[in-house]
Amino acid sequence: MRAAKVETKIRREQIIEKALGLIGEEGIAALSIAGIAKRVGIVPSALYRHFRSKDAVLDAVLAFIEDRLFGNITEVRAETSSALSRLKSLLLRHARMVSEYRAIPLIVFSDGIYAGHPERKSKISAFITGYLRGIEKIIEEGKQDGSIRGDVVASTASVLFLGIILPAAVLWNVSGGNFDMDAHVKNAWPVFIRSIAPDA
Amino acid sequence: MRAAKVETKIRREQIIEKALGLIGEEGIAALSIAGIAKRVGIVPSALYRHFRSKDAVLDAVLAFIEDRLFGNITEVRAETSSALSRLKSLLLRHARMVSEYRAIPLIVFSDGIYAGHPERKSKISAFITGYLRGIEKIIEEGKQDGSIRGDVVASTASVLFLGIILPAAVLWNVSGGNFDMDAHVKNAWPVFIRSIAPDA
DNA sequence: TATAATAGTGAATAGTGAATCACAATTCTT
DNA sequence: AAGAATTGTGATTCACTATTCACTATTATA
Repeated sequence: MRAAKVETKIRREQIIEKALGLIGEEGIAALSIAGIAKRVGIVPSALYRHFRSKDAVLDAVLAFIEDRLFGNITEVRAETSSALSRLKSLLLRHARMVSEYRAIPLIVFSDGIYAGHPERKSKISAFITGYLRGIEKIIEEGKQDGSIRGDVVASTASVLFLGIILPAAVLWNVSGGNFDMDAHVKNAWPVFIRSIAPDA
Repeated sequence: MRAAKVETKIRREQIIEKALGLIGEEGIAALSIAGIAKRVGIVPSALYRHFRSKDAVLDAVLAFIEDRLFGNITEVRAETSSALSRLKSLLLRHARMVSEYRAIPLIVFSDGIYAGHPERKSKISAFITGYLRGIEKIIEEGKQDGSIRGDVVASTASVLFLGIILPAAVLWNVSGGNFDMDAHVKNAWPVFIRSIAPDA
């Protein structure tokens, strides 16, 4: 049966979405044009009506992730004003994002994706460090208003902040979704707080 | 020129070593029989004298990583007796291991490796949780002797412990080795300590 | 409604990588 | 030193993947 004719704009979104799903379920190695096309419900060659190449699909996927990542920071800043509540909200969003898009940590880790693509590698590098800077900025603001200890090194603390979610993502990943990420985040948060909060 | 004849036992070690190097430098996607063989200095087909299949190579690589991981815990327990110094030593070893074998986080993260291999996936899952239990045990001992606060949840703290090294590994990875892992560990350690140490 | 533009299809092509095999060189055993 | 065992080699097969292309169906437009 012939697939319905759908405009490129929508097909592109579907392709990105399905590519993320495929990576999340079967790993980056399993990301093939045929695999994506099948999930979208079109024939492999039809995919080329919407993307010039597989690399173009990957670039679009990266852009999608970038948007999500920075979107979180923007939204969190708009949402609340205190440093600690911003960090907590960011943590929860990040946790939700990782469980929704299991593909994200896989992609970020996967050297395979940027082997032979230096631009892509530096792009990923740039948006991870950009994300970290966003966190650092929140931490600095907390130091200013006294909700975070003055001797906390923002760059170290931001990496540790990432450290709350990353190993949880690995466990969640490896256990096939059995690890309770929300519970971990809830338990880990006060522990993290203790390491950066002023003495009581 | 024909490669020298080397006994299987040694070739197997070389193959595992070179496979790790190849993954570390070019990603799991770049792991090919031809690629490994080239690094070892033999012809692709010769590799089959030493491993039945590519999957067999991967299993051996996993076993190698497992050994290293648990070896660290054993050695650390033998080395010192206090919980905190054991944890610190473990952290340093872990950091060294990750920078020596950049492949390790890539492999652990890569779903591609165990897609369609449930045994392999559960094996990885088992040795990560086993490693975490080793850390938890050290933490529990610290709680007993009072060097770690009684209200620290060992399972949460052990995941956070991993969180010191994991994001650092990502950054190191993505930056192409530019991130100073040792410095991060040195800075992060006292912050982590503060979150689990008794009140002064 | 005729025509142009858009999106989908199946077949064909070229490249790549894992695995096999018959054969050659080297090393071990006796 | 003869024969067996081990390891290395090159050619080849097989499956799979990205990509192209001529053609067809559908939708928009004039």
